[in-house]
Amino acid sequence: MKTSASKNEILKRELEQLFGEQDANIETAAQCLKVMSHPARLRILCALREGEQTVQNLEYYIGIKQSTLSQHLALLKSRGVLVSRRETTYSFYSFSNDQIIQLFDLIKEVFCT
Amino acid sequence: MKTSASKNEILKRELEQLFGEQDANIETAAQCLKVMSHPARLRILCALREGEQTVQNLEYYIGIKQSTLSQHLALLKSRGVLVSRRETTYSFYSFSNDQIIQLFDLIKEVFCT
DNA sequence: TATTTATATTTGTATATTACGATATTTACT
DNA sequence: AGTAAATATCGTAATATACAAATATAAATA
Repeated sequence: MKTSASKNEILKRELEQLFGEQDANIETAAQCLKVMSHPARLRILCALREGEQTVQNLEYYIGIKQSTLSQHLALLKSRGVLVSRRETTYSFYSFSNDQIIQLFDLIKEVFCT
Repeated sequence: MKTSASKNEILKRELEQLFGEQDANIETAAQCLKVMSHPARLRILCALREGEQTVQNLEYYIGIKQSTLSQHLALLKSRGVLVSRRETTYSFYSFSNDQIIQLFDLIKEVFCT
């Protein structure tokens, strides 16, 4: 037995509206969330919440090896979560946009309060 | 060279406040987010946004094998994203709480608009 | 009790992620 | 040019995850 066919049809249409023609959005969201879903990377985001930081500062705060940190940062950057700028030999990383900050803030609110 | 030591100390203290004594929160958040960070699981959440659904309806909407779907649902449940109830032979899955719904809505807003 | 339906679990296998040492690159400074 | 400092990339071993077939469980009904 299934729930009423008409109701199913309605939901199915709603779902198609949501992601049927927007599969790309789902993929993007999944990739972006996945890259945020790692303890070390969440710590990076915490550390960047008040503004940009250099890699070596992040290394100091977060306490992981430089090469590992650099890979995490590259990942976050490749998925559009962070951006970076070079200043002499330093790389400064920061959030890429306000929406991501908003998302991070809500995550913090949900899990850290 | 590092940025000024005093500023570092301030940030370090802030970070300790954020997760130094709250490592568990970071872990919880990472696990919960990770479990949401999968295309099929995001589709499940889309389908459940307006209310509970049975497994077979989800299977129909999302178009994956029953055993795979059941595993995704079990994961989402184990991390506190979903809850389920049995009614005769049917299992109805739904969001576990309003905060998760709020988080999902923001995700949808950020990535689907 | 035997069968059917809905869902859950187990198992095997393929693929992806992770951390880290080693190495490369970039830029500043001598 | 040569060296040092900061960061990035590569190679690899350990671990985790995804998927689906096969099997198990739970509940309804013949």
